[in-house]
Amino acid sequence: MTRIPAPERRAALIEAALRVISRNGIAQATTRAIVAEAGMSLASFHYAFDSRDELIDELIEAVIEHARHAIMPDELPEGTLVEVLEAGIIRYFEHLKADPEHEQAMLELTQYALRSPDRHPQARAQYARYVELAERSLEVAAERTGSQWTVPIARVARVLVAFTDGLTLTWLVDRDDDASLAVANAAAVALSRMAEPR
Amino acid sequence: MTRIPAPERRAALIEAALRVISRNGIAQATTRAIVAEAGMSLASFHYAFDSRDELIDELIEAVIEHARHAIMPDELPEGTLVEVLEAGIIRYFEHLKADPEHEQAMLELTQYALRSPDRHPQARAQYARYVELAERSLEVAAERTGSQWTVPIARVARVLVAFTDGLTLTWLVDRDDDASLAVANAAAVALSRMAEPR
DNA sequence: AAGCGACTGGGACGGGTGACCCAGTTGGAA
DNA sequence: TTCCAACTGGGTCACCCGTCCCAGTCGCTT
Repeated sequence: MTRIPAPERRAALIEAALRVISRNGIAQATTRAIVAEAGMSLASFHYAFDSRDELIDELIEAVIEHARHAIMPDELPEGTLVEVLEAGIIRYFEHLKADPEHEQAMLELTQYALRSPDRHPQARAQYARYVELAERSLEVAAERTGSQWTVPIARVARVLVAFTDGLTLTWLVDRDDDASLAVANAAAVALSRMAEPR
Repeated sequence: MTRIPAPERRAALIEAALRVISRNGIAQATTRAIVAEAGMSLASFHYAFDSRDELIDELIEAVIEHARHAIMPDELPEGTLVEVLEAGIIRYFEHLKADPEHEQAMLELTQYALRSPDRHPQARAQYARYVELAERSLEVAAERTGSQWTVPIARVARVLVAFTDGLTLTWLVDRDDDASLAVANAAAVALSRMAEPR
């Protein structure tokens, strides 16, 4: 095995851990499985990290950092607010379909964090980040369609996150594309009611 | 320890397992933890069940069987369709707040089932049950408010399940009651758009 | 070119897991 | 009242887990 400085190894291990969790679930993300995925020995793991817990902590921080691509596209389609919102949600849905295991991993990570008091703040931070991204997209959507939000945008964003979460969870279970498109449309309709023409 | 026939023991163990999962998460639901919760010995466990897997299987079946109380109340408030829908979702939300750990356990069970091909059908069945319950409530709501669904009711129900799931997941993370009420309202508005006066 | 510190591999440890076994005990049918 | 099958307790198994240790090796700096 070639020699790799510890910081790079940490990054490589975090990536490997994420791959393992995506493929097999967090329960299977043992130090041995992670190390095998990264092609390292156990000693390298404990040289880079004090403990598995520390790896998981950093993993969550990392996924918060480069969280899912903004829920809305950069280049927005033309149209009414509802249409733009729906297009944005559908774009997220396409992203979900392209890599379902990743979103499933995110969900598991959240549930995992929720189970220990020490990590609960991390779950909150993860969702705060989602809301922040949603907020930014909603701002753009309103601006482009000549609308303005009549409800605090943070609140609108929080609702959007709830809707996309529900879309994700239910789709992961039944993989019903049509139903999810209906959810996307209904969500867009609901959100558009929180804005008015400017 | 008093003697208990195997079928009763199975039931007692399933209940104990659900309590353990609610309290500590599915990862902590080891045979020993379950047995301790039920006040039994390990031998009694393996007398009643062939394996831990079998217990989990039956546990999921059991929760599907007596799934969460209908999402909507039996006695509906007076009002428009939107109001009735919103009241129903809020009722579910109250139920969630009263026993968050139970809903968290349900979520974990779903995620768990999703991770093994053998159990995926169980997750589907769980959600099919949710949709069925939602459907029944939506029927009543439309009838009482003199409305009729313009979209197949199964589809409306599926959207409702997605919305309540999103509400649940996000609330479990940030425990923001006001935000969840906003979600409930937005969901009710969106759903009401799928019906017309009769 | 020498030497030191960063890094590696392999093996080992204690602890927890699911499963199992078997010698006992007890309730209820005969 | 007898006795057998249903049930129990406790001990044990092999396995996997996270962690640790230590003897070796490689690359940088001087």
